[in-house]
Amino acid sequence: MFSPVGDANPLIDDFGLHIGRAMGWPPMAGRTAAVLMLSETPMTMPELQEALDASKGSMSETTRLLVVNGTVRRFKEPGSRQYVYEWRDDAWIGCLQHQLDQTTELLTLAESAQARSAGLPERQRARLREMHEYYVFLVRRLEALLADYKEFRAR
Amino acid sequence: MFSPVGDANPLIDDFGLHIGRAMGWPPMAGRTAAVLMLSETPMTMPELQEALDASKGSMSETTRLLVVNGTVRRFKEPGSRQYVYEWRDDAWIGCLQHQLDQTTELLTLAESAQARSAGLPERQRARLREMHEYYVFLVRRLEALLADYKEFRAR
DNA sequence: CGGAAAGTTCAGTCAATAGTGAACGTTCAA
DNA sequence: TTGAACGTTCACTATTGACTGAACTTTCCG
Repeated sequence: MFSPVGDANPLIDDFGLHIGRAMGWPPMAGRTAAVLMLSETPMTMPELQEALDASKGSMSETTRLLVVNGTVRRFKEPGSRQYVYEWRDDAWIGCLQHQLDQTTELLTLAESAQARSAGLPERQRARLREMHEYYVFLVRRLEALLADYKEFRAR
Repeated sequence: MFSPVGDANPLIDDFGLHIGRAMGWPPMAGRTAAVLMLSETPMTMPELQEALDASKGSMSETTRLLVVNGTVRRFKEPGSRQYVYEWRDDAWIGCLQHQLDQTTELLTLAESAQARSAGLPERQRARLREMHEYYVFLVRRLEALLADYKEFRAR
């Protein structure tokens, strides 16, 4: 199957690019996620650089992104002074949370648009009302979905 | 509030760029969606071009995209030979369907990755299993969500 | 038919985004 | 302290993707 180290692994690329795109990440972040998901041990930044044939700067930005997104954790192994990066067991919760956050932003947008729709003809107001309703619906359901998934994972 | 015609309306832009980004559309598609959502009447392509200060080519591509995504319909008014474009009443169903389709693609990816994981150590296999489980869960729930939303809209 | 307007396609341009690498901080073992 | 490796930042370069505009195809009215 995929070997995490060694360059231009088409499977890492394919896998990584797809995931990255779905999450709205740059390609390098997708590939890094794929490598970490498939790595047996936590990896250092130099190792990631090597495995992905990337620059320091790019890896720095990429690891930061993955950590912020909650899919990867960074820690120091006791006694070592360099950080290692590891795919989180609860990575998918982070992804779902991220989707929920994004949707909530659109809900806010829809709310503010609807709030200003007073002067518009009924047809247009109805459209904004529908958009608002849609996002209310969606956010509620995503919240439930996240809660259920957490519970599902907890057992 | 927003006036659909006239250039560089910051509200159309803001609104449109947000929606576009959320949907993974190019900026022009977002702005076009915003204009159509707020337009009183269906609009022709020349009108859209004018309203958005865009080229023919760009509008052609954009309208195609919106129609394919199920947010806009294109039809000819009886007796007229040019097409008009109109925001669909069921536009949000199209968006949700699109999200579901994308997620289903990732499910497929997860499936095929897991299917090839036989040789990997348990830890990695567990990660792929989890990814797969996650997408199974997500797709099921999104399907339910879509069905419920349709029902909610139908009444 | 003929031609005028609508609509599409596509090569080329321009803008946005991703990635590089060098300079700059930080940390820690000696 | 000091210096060696780690990690971050940022100005620059390369790549990707969006948009334009001209050439082309289609539609339909006279």
